[in-house]
Amino acid sequence: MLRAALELFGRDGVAGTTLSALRAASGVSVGSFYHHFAGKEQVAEALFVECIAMYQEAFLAELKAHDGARGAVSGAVAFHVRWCKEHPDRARFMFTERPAASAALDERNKAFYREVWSWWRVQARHGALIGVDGTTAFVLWLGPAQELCRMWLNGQSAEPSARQIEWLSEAAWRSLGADHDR
Amino acid sequence: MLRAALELFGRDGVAGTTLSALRAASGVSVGSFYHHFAGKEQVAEALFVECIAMYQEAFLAELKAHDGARGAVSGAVAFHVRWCKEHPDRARFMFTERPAASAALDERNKAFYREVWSWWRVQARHGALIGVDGTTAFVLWLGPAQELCRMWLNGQSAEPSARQIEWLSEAAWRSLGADHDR
DNA sequence: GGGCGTTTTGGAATAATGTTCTAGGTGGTT
DNA sequence: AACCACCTAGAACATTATTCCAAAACGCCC
Repeated sequence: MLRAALELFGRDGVAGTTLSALRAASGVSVGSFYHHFAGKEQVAEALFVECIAMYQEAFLAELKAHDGARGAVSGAVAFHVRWCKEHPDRARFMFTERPAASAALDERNKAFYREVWSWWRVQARHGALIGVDGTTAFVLWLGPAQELCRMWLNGQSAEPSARQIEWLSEAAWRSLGADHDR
Repeated sequence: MLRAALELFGRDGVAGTTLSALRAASGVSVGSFYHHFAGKEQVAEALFVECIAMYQEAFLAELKAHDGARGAVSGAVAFHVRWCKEHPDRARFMFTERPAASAALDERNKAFYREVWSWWRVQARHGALIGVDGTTAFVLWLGPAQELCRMWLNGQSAEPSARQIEWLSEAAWRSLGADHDR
């Protein structure tokens, strides 16, 4: 059910997929559907939380797999694109839908940002990364990769190539690393 | 009418605004509405074209206002954020909605990209900008600014500050400019 | 100003879609 | 077998988009 919903939501958007389509794709009756979910929106919300949890967990693992700031910064960029390639349905869904405000989601996001940000501050204190606010750091770090994936998933550009990922990784380090002259 | 639609579409999304809301906000009757537009979606499409035309025109003007590559690259980043601040409804609408494929839109986009890209190639041939494909250049150039604006318009971060814009402008130049050692 | 064709408006009728409700079925427990 | 909690099915209902036609407004010619 959730699997079918993911594909439909990714292709047509939450608003664009009818309940009939959902039911046809997953073979559940109206009553059954409403027994398990409060409605279409709630399915979308559950899916959203699931996707973002999956992404954030993998992101943190990637971060911890590197011990130098340079490797982590570049690695995270490559990771972001890789994750989108491996889970295109989830990525398309996450980038397209604007989730309704949800306490569970806020909680999760806050915990994620806290963890990433504390890592960042340690690196910055060591003189490996520049000291900027979290938002600026985030958009410089993953903004280009995010935009590249978005364009690809929207059909506006080709699938990101290894060479492009290299460019983006290097650029991120050039923007965020503090250990070269400036 | 289009003005009211813009605000509602920006706030609630196209799918989230009912026709009644649209009619209440603009004071037109059902028949009148369907006489002028083929439906809700078509209003969205018309709005989308209008917004993107406005943006692209202003972007090209900004580009031509600089004669050095450095000023143009940095200026465009600042311009992007400035434009979003000046037209938050339009920006929110453009960043949120996935427009249906439209020949008019494709035509316009192609012309825009052609123009920007030809400017880019001239600068690259002069040795002022790096030689990369258009997509990579675009995401490195405006990806961070775009992501920053998106976060702000989605209420996930504060309004972009002058300091943030400076950071992004500098980073864009550091990524794209070719006249410093590398 | 008065007819007359065209454009525009208004709102009832219709269609599509999301949600609720109720009657029943299923499987496990005693 | 009787009971009970959970689940399924689909008809009934509510909301919303769209169609349709009659009437009003408009522009134009005489």
